[in-house]
Parts: sequence; structure tokens; C-alpha cells
Amino acid sequence: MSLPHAILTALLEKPSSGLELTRRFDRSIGYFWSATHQQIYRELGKLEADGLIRALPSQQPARGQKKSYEVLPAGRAELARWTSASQDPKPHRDTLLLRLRAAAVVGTAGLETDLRRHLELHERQLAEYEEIERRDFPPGRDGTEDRLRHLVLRAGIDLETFWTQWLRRALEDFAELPDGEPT
Amino acid sequence: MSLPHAILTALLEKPSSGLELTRRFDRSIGYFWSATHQQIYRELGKLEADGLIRALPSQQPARGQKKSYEVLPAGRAELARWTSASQDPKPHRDTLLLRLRAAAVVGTAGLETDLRRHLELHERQLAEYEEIERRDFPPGRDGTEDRLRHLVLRAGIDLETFWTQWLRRALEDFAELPDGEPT
DNA sequence: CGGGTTTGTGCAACTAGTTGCACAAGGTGA
DNA sequence: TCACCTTGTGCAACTAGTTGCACAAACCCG
Repeated sequence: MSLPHAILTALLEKPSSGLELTRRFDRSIGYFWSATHQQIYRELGKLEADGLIRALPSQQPARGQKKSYEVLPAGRAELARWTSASQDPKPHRDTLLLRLRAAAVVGTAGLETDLRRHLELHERQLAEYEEIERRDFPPGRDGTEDRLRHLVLRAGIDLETFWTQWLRRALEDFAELPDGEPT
Repeated sequence: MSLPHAILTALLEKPSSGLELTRRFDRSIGYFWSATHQQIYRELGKLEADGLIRALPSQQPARGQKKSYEVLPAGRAELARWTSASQDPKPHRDTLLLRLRAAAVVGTAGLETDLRRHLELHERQLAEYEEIERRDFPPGRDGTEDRLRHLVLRAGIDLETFWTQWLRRALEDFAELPDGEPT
């Protein structure tokens, strides 16, 4: 129920076409709300049908023609409503933790390599976030928008920090464990 | 693609009926892989049809009759295979972060109350995890199974710790922000 | 100038998870 | 004893997300 709102946010930040949105999802919003281009196009269609956004004029619509959208007042209102409405946190789902728990009954064989791989991925992501922080949030800027966006980025950084630390600890633990052990 | 494996894990830990599984999901496995009773029953059906689990004999099947399942060798093999197979981390989706980002363009009105509520929820969850740690993992126990399960619990504790800290920081930031500000 | 890659838009089918409800059996109290 | 609650099992319909593919226009290279 949040993809439309992610799109509204992105479009308010800057009117864009489907593909531009896709790219921006890959780089920034997608860090905490990923979406494929197919999802995005489908949702753009719905949002337009609902009168929350509209295609910018100046292009005749056609397949293979760029088509940009902007948010209408109704869209902004809906986003504001959604943002301020209270919502329960969705339960997490984490495959890696599940696999670890499974390994407790079925043996740890093969898991270690993948832990190491995940560690690398998280380290890379962390580095990317820190790079963004250096680039976009040098000390001293503190408009409201910047503050909020920085806060979101900090969440990303801290989460990746957590994962890298946890994975390192897990690997240390694994080193001391008797191998395999399928009960 | 992981619910069946969550169920296999739970059943290996202890053969159970659908409702017992549901309760155990609410308490422990569900902390990182939640599922409703409807999902669980449906999946039990599939797993049985696939020959990965079977109903314990000794009860005639009937509606409103308890029916317990145990894992067959094929099921254990499948779980072991899945556990050791390499998997890419699924992208996260976090509504709260999305809302914060939306608030940067559409105003922060109403958000603070919900941040506070989330903080409370995470504090409660953290307390629960720490209670479990005290109860189930007193210092000194270190069989392989315990080590792994403890590791998983530590992830839960550290994650909740992260969230409570981040939310507290967010609330501090909010305190300094000009109110509302719908652009 | 004609064939291949890239850019951009989109439909269709599938999978996973959620919500809402149905219904049987057994106990509980009026 | 009969209405009602709890326990336990389950189906059906819906919503959200994923995967696979189609196809037009534009660009670019020989």
C-alpha cells in the first residue's frame, strides 16, 4: 500500500517519466522502498486514472515516447494524509536469520560462504551510503528538508553498520563451531 | 519462498499441529518470519502433498480435530539444501522511512505522535528479547544449537536497539524543527 | 541507408502474503 | 438442554510484488 506514495514523493521532488523514476528508485528511494519499472508504470497508470497525477502536456503520448508526470493537488493531499496517518510497523522477514535458525537443526554446512558474501554486500552498501553522506550532507547545512533526508540516510548507515558488525560476529562464532553437524 | 522452510524448521524442533505452529510463530520464529494461521494451514497442506512432512498417525482426520505433523527425510533434505544454498538479500521496505522522506516535501504534521508510538513498540520488543535472553541463554551454555539461536536473538536485540536509538534521535531532531510546514 | 543496440513504455501471468469468513467439536453456564 | 464461547482447521477472494516478455522509437555505426 505504499508504492503509490513513494512515487508521489519522488514526483514531488521532481516531475519525471517512468524510466527516470525507475532510475531514481534504484539510487535513492529504492534503498528503503524498491520497485521495478513494471510496477512503476502500472502504478503511474493507476495514479493518473485516480486523478492524483497527470502527464505533463507538450508530448503526444505514444509507445516509446517519453512521458513525464507531475503531482496534482489531490495527489499532494493524499500523500500528506498518508504521511500523518498512524500505521503499525509491518513485521520483518529476514531469510538469513531464518537460515541460521534452520542451521541450528540441520547443520551449518555451506552457510559460512554466504555469510561472508552478505558481509561484503553490506560493507559495499555502507560505503555507498557514507559516500552519499559526504557528498550531500556536509556539516552545516540544516534546512528542514535536509535534516529529514539526512535522518533517513542515517538510518540506512546505522542499519548497514549493524549488519556488518553482526555478520562479523557470526563469522567469528562459526570459526569456533564444529563443522557441518547435520543432526 | 521461505515460509515452507520456516515451517520445516519449526517442525524439526518439535512436531506440532497447525495451531501450535501458529502460536510458536507468534512467539519465536515469527520474530523474523511472521505468518498467519491461514498461511500455515495452506502450507502444511502443500508440504504434505509434496511428501516433505506427514501427519502423525493416531488421530483420524476430521474438521476441528487436532492434527500433528512431523518432518520426513525428504523434508529435512530440502531444508538442508535451502539453508546452504546461496541467496541474495531481499531489498528492505520500510514505511516509516518512506513517510519521513515524504514529510520532507509535504510537511511533518502528525508524524511525531506516530514516531513516539513506534518508539514505545520497539522498546517493548527490545525488553521482550532481553527477557528471553536472560531466560534461555544464561552465560555458560554453548552447544552449537544454542550458539546459533543466541546469535539470531542477538540480531533481534541489536536491531531493536538500533531502532530505539534512531527514533529517539529523530524525535530530538523534530523538537528543533519548525512545525508542520506543508510547502 | 539498413541492421543492431539502447532507451522507454507497457501487458500478462505468476507467486506470496493478507483478509474475511465458514464451520465442526467440545466445554461452560443459565 | 440449549445457547454460546473457545479451540482448531480450513477455503476463497483479494492485494502486492515478481518475472518474462513485447514492441516502438531513436540513435549510432559501417
